[in-house]
Amino acid sequence: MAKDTCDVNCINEEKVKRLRSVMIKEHFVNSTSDIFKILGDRTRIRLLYALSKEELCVCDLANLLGMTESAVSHQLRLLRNHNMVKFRKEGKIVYYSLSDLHIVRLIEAGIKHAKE
Amino acid sequence: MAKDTCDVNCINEEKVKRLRSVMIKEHFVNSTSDIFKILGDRTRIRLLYALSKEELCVCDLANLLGMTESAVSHQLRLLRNHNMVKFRKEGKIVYYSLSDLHIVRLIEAGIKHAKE
DNA sequence: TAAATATATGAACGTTTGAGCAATTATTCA
DNA sequence: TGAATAATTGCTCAAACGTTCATATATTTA
Repeated sequence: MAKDTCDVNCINEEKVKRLRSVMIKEHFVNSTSDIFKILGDRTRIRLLYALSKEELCVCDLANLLGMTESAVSHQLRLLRNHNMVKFRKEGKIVYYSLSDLHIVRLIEAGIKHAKE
Repeated sequence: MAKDTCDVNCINEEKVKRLRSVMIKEHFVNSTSDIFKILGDRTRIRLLYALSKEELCVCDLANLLGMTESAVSHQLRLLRNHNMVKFRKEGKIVYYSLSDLHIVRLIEAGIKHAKE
C-alpha cells in the first residue's frame, strides 16, 4: 500500500497540487521577505529602534551606534527607499524619524519572539 | 543660541546619553535581527508557509518550490537549527512541520505589513 | 568669497549567503 | 547481500551585503 510514500518521481502529486492552490502568492513572498531582509540587520534594527524613541540627526545616530556617519547614512538611505523613515532638513542638519509605527510593531513582535 | 545643533563633535550629548539608557539591549538586537534574517529569504518564507498548511517531506517541498532537494534540505537544516521546524522519520522519508505557530504569526504580520 | 560643517554618494573591499553538484548516509525491498 | 530511494552533507561559485574611504554637495558663518 503506497500511501504516504513519494510516489512518482518522489512526489505526492495530489498533496503538492492541493498546496499550490493555497500557497502564498509570489508577489507577497517577495515583498514580505524584503521587509524581513531589512529588519535582519543589527544596524538597521538599532536605527529604527532609536528613531522609535525620538527624531534624530545623522551624527547623533552615528554617535549612538558607534559607527561612521557614512555607514549610518547609507543605511538610512536604504530605510528611506523602503519608506520606513522620513526626514526633514533644518539647515545643515537632517533629522530622521519613522514614517509610521507599523514597522516598530513588527520589530516588537520580533523582540517578543526572540524572548521566547 | 546653540540649541538643536550638533554641539560638540557633532553630537547632542544629552540627547544621545538619554537615548542610551532606553536603547534596546545588544543581546536583543542580536536575537531579533537573527530571527528577521531567517525570515528575510524567499525560499525560507515559502518553506515555512507551506509547512504552516501541513506536514511535508523534503521531496514534496522541493517539488512545490521547484528547487533541488539539496537546496531545500540545506534550508531546512537552518530552520531546524533555529528551532523553527521539527521532523519525524517514517522509513526513508522525513516529514517536516513547524515547531510552533509563533513564527507563522510573525510571518503573517510581515505579510500584513507588506500589503500596506 | 572662503572655511567649516553635516550629510550624501560612488567605488572598492572583504564577508556572507544561497544554490547546485557530487558524494555519503540511512532505509527499504527484492 | 545489493540495488534503489530519500535525505543529508561538503564543497564551490556567483551574487548580494555592509562598511570604509575618498569625494561631492549643501548650508552656514566668518
